[in-house]
Amino acid sequence: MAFGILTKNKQIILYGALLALLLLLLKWLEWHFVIVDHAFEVYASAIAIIFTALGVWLALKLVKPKVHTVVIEKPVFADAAFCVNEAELNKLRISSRELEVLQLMAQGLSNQEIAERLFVSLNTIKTHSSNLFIKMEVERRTQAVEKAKRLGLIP
Amino acid sequence: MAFGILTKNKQIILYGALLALLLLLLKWLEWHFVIVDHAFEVYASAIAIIFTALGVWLALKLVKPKVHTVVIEKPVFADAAFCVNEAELNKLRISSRELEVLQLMAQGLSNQEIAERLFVSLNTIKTHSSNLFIKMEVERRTQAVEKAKRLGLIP
DNA sequence: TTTAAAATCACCCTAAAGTATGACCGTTAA
DNA sequence: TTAACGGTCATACTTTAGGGTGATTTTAAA
Repeated sequence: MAFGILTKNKQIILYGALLALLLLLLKWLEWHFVIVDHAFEVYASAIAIIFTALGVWLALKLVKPKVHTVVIEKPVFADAAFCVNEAELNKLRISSRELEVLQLMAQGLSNQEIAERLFVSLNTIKTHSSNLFIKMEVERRTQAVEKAKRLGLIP
Repeated sequence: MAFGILTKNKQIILYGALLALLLLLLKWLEWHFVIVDHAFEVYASAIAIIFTALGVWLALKLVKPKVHTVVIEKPVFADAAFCVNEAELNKLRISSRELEVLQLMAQGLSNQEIAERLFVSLNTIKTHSSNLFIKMEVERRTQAVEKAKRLGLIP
């Protein structure tokens, strides 16, 4: 808890410490130059320089950089920026392997070809596709592909 | 010419004048508080405050405004109104009835459903789809649909 | 560590898809 | 008129897809 406060107000504490250091420096200058001729002028100059620097630093630090927003209307073709509809995928509880099969289905591959492509047996692909159809509430692969494209599951 | 120099160094002259004014103010403060207790501290504080302000002002005035240009690409949907690729249709010699079957295929309908939709027999649809596959040089309906979409035969 | 889900595979069976061939009819252009 | 084509339909057959069930293994989460 104590550390939390420390880290949270780290900047404020740091600035406070710096200010204290500055005052100490001024005091040292005061002592050092008190017996010297024109000590006052030197001291005033030191204050002026230091605080000018402080002002500059403060300004640079605190002023927000002006953000100039330029809006460029870029014609984007609807299918150019396809992004998977993750929400729908999770909603339908479609696994990554099932999605792979679905993508290959959409390319027109047969179950046998998909099996060869994924280095698994034909039966495995049949199981995947069956589960896919149940999850997507369709009866045929063509329906699955059509629905998948409509829902943004595949490009 | 003289005016040219004046206008050119206007800012520097202005700042110099302001600085002189500031020094005058300080001198006045010096005179005013010289007989007062803690005059030195008051004077130093005044210097600190004024020069801090000067520093801030200087920084704000002289530092180039950082124009952080943010480019936002606004997607403008060039919702490419689908238009049938007549050329490809003619090239592949696909008849109107075959195109109808192809469109219904793309919607995920089975041959039986297509037959019912078009009020013809299942065998007729089988013939149409077979001819379609030959003309399109594919083996399966899923391939036909994929290729048809790619060629712009169907939306 | 236990549990649940994912991934894998097999077997059996039915339904659908696809191939091949042949036939009939109407339209249309040479 | 006839050849070509599109559309229709049928039969027979092969291949692929899909449903149902059960099992094992791996992986990830509780």
